[in-house]
Amino acid sequence: MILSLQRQVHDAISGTIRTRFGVAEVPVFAIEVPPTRSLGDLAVPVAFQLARVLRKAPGAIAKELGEALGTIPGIARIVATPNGYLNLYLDRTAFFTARVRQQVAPVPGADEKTIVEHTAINPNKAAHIGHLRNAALGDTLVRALSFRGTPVETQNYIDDTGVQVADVIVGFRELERLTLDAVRTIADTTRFDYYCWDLYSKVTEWYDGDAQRLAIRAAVLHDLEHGGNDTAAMGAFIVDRIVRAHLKTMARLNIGYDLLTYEGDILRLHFWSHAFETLKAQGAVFLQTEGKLAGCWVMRIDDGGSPAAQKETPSTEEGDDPEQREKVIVRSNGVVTYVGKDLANQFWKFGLLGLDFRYRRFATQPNNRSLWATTSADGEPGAPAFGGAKRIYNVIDSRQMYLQALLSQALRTLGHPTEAGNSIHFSYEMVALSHATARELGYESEADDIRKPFVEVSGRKGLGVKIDDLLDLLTNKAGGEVAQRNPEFTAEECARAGAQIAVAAIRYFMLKFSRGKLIVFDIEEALSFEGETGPYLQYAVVRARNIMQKLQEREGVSEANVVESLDQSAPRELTEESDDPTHDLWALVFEASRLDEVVETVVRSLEFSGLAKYTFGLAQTFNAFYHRYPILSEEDADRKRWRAAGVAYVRVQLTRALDLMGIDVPNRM
RNA sequence: GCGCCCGUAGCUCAGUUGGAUAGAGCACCGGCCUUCUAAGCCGGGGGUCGCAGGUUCGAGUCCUGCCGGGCGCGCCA
Repeated sequence: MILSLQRQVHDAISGTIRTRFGVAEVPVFAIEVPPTRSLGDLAVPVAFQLARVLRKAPGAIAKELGEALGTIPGIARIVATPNGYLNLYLDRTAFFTARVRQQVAPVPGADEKTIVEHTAINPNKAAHIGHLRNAALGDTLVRALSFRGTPVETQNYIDDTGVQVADVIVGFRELERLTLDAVRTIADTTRFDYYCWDLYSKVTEWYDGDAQRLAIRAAVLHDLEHGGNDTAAMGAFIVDRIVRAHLKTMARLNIGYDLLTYEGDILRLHFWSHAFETLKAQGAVFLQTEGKLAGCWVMRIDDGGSPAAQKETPSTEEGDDPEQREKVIVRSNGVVTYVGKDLANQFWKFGLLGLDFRYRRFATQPNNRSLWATTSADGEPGAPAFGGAKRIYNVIDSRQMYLQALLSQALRTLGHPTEAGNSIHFSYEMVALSHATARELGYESEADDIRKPFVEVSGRKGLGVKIDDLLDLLTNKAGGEVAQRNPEFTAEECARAGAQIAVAAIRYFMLKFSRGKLIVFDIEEALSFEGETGPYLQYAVVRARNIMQKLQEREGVSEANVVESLDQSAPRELTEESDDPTHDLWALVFEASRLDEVVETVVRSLEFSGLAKYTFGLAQTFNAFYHRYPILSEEDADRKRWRAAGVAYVRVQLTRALDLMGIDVPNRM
């Protein structure tokens, strides 16, 4: 790991700048990694910044600074370049042995409790690839935070009282004329989430047939919110079964949670009414008495993302209509909107509400991690202290930006500027379908769609790639490949490896794009196992592990033996450079050591494509090394030892990086 | 109309708080399996970084203005 060294170097240099150059306020400067190892291992461009202050050429400053620095522990050589860089060369042997022996203490990250809310799929149908991007990003954030020592709590919000659930209830009641018992039978005998997927789109069509039918939905919604009736009972059943289906799908992808937060509990435990009182008392919301929002409790919206302007002609009206800068929080019929419930939830997450949920054990997840759910009935003992976080990430696509901004604004209005700043919308662009894939799903693009570069996923239309279908497809394909390459494998072994490869393919695919990029999902592309894909990464680890295994089998040398046998005499394998030093042992191990620094960067930027690309690059470097330098057949015992130690380290680091992305590595593939 | 996002090789995309010769995958062309798994490696062609200004020692990256595309702006969630 390299982070601690970078900080050490930074401190040494800024100290020298202060004492030797008399610069009281040292500008912030980075400790970079130069593009190639022949330019050094670390680079400091601080002389460029100092040039302005000191009125001297960067090259001269770098030279002077380099000479003034003296020795820094772990740094073998400091070279000032004529253009102004300060390039540092590490003590390779010391660095290498410390890493390989895992003797480097991790640099602790922020240790404030952090909540990540992700997934939050409407519990009325099967999960599709749009949901997948959310869960993959959220889960990777959780893993990255844990990696750097931040205590994280993962929450999955369940909207059990919304229109989407109501629609499926309407479907069972009005279209299929079924009672709860009959629905229960369907749930026990079919893939219930798939069944509801189809039913939901049928209901949507049914509404289109007659606008009067929306009144039925409204009645169902009302019953759902108030509870204690048959509708609510059917709703609770559907929600429970669908949530369990989602959890199963996510478990296939190594995604788990700590707490399911039910929207119904927010209402039943009066979180909302409590938050409402506070909002009223602080003047954050008020009762509108005039205009079209008369009778609603509304919140004033800071300008910026104005929700205003429907299609009415702007020219006929005067510029600013204050009435249009208000967001309805409680409707004139007294029913709270989604925003209100979300506000109450956000207050609770920060421990600012003054109320708490009750909790029940919901399930035990595959890794033995227990999953809790909120409840408004009697709670069970043994629940951890949920909520009360210092920092909150809400993983939601960019379409909800406006509403997420409202949360921060409300916190600020209520006098919680710190929490407002730590209320982070982890925003990303949506997943759409390529025309080819939409066609494959049997969707005939309409005239309007054809002009667009993609087709939007739509749960209401039933248009989308279900996660389980995609995983099945990938698993079968990968399992077949495994069988072909490993004829001695049992069917079970092939299936197991196939499943692991499928997860790698799909999770890597979801991470490799930066979050601001709309993903046009193409099934053909996602099904690839070659080039920049998850399986490529796994393959590199399998190769590394294979070498270590063969070393053990053939020569009785264990990984521990290799690591112990390294001595401090400068090994030629590390110090000599070949014609192409980018693929030498030193470059490989140095690159592998950068994982902790990369994790810091991606957590700061929430740009997990950076983690994906780093891991891919490391695998590429390893593969090149693998082809270039033999290990088992290497005759020079010293070279062999150091190479083997390097391979062992790269295997560990690659495995860690893959684990951060939720990817397991098969024994063979 | 206002706000946010995107525009980099034929295609899909990276490009780390502004830094060293703009990278990768796919596709295409040519090599490499008697030696640690070819889901691999090596080599090759391919670029006015949407356009125009500006800031800077230095701009794909920051600022302004345009052009093109996407999304959001409801008493839905």
